[in-house]
Amino acid sequence: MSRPNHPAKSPTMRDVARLAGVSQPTVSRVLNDTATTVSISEETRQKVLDAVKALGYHPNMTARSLRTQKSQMIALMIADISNGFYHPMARAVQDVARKHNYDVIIANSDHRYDNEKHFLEAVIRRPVDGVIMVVFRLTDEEIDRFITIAQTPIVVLGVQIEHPEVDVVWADDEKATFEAVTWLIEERGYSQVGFLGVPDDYPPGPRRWNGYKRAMEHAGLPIFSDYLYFQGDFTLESGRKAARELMTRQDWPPVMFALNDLMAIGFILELQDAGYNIPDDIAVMGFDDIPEASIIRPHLTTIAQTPVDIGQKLVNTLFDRIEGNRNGPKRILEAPCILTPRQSA
Amino acid sequence: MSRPNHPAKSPTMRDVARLAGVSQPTVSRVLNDTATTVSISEETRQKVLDAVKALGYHPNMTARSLRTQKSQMIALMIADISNGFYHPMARAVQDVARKHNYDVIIANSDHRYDNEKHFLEAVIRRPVDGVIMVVFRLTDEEIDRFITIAQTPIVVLGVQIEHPEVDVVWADDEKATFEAVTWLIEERGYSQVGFLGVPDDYPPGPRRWNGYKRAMEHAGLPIFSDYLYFQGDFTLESGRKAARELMTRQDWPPVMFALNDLMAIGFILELQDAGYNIPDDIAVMGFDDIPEASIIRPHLTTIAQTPVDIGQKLVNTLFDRIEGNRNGPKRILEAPCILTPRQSA
DNA sequence: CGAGTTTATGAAATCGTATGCACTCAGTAT
DNA sequence: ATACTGAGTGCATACGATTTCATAAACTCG
Repeated sequence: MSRPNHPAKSPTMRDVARLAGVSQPTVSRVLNDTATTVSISEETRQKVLDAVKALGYHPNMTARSLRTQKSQMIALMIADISNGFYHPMARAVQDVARKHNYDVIIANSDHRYDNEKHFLEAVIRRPVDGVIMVVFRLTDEEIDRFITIAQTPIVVLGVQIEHPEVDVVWADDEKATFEAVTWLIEERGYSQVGFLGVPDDYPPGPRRWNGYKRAMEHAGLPIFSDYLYFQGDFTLESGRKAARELMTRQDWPPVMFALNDLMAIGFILELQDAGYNIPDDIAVMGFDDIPEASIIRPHLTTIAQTPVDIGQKLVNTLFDRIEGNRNGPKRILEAPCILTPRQSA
Repeated sequence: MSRPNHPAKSPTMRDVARLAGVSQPTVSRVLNDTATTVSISEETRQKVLDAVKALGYHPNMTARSLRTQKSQMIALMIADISNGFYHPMARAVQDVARKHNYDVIIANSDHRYDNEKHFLEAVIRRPVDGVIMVVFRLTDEEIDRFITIAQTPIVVLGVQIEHPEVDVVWADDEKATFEAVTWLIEERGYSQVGFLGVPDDYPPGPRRWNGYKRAMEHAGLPIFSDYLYFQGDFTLESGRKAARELMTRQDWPPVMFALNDLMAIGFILELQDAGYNIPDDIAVMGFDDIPEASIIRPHLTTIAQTPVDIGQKLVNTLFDRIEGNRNGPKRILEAPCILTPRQSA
């Protein structure tokens, strides 16, 4: 086992060089296979490799980063680590990053402005080679300030960011909402549709609300917003709260469209706890298709997003920039939304 | 908006120094409030701070890390980012780390040996100031090798690690399993209990199996292992597979104890899909109390762990070492397991 | 066989910060 | 007046790598 009395700091290139009887830059060249017009004799190469093995040498990334101005790290900010939507996405990002030999710093914003801000500052202090963010609150101006300081490629999930140097992945959730609500009315035959949304200053709020409104108008249905409209904050608990509010009301819409699955699930659970039946007393539709949507009974009718695909689009777009394969203008990638009928509506 | 033609690399201390008309070390001293017997005149201090603000200077963590041999980062490896058990834990770790001004690198092992190994190697290349791991496969020997190389404090979740320099947080899951199975028999009146486990080379496998076996012996029940024993790999899908296997059998135990919630949930879903009733046709109990346990119908009877508490114990123990508050011997912290009766058993 | 070319390597500078040491300049003691 | 403190700064160096430039040795060729 280990010998605590033997400090044994990590061997450096100098140590390797000494043991191999060569100079320190030579070690660097051997280890980096420096493509650019160098050449090393097979003999020295072997001596160096042997010394590396003998000492158990590992390169020090910090020193390398300082010299090369590359950190071999990317930073990922997601909105909510508890939201199942982000897990496959984060994993996809990590998998690709690992293939490129990059590490990933993950941060969590909880949809909060100060956390998003703090993330940018952290990333400025600790330069990373690229940034992926799920943005809810930051403005173009703040991102612009960041870009001029950090000089780092950024890719975001969130179409509201229009900065000309930020690549964007997005899903046409307004259209998807329009189609889903229309489908609820025309195919499922619901005569009215409630909407469980989030405040307007969260970008998906107005987008999905517009899709909903257009669908209602398209169907010739009136929008009695106080009767049909509920508001949450993306969390399961806020879905429960909306249900409690509903239960104080006389008139219920026959179906409720929730802006995301987590709120839809909270909404259903609270009503079930109170003895109501879904979808008979009120039907519910969600958005995202997180794993829990297939766990709850009745299984949740929802709009599936493709988080693995989204994650891959994000990270591949980022590495295109990092590795200089692309320098062109802003890139916009669209991910699909897939209507996924189950039993809850 | 930004001017792409103006490269504008980040200002350094030298730039600040030039603008303030002082030397670079002076800037360093002002910014670091070097506690150790220095003193700076109020006048210079102001000049420096003004220059910092004027230039928008941010310290370069890479350079600082190289100089101080501290990275201000810790690494966290969890076993499965999709497993809700780890989310509050990871968040607790992040929250505390942020308070200490540390960033967190998160990695995901998927319970796989090669991923755990890769994690250690990554951490050796990129020295971090501390490591938190949920260990399933690594041995004491490998961890020892790592410690001698990396010289970094480590805290693990997983009591099988006995290395004298590794702090451990654990839950007495063997005892909890014993008590839970005994409770199923004595309080709930089940005449037999099935066990849905994982292979023996995952440490919780034998521990919880032992708890189960002791409870059965204690109750005077025989263990027909082929009739009662099923095996999965922690995932929901493997729980479904176990259910499919069960359905090929003639005799069913009246209740199944699953080694974790995810498998319990998969098990229930598959049986429900086939038209069976839980808990009437077969009752199910899980372990962990992940959020989904309260989403599935019937709500899952389980053994709650305390992930926030566990996360805090892990990270606080780690920072005790990092900040030198503790140099003592191996520390072992126990987290509670709480029997949580619901409707599934 | 000497000049030019290639091959293999080392010396030195550099990345941005922290820190031990030496120095200056008041102020005080002798 | 001389020496002695101590506060306030600057100089020089180190952290561990990469990279540019220079050079010694070996080789090519007319």
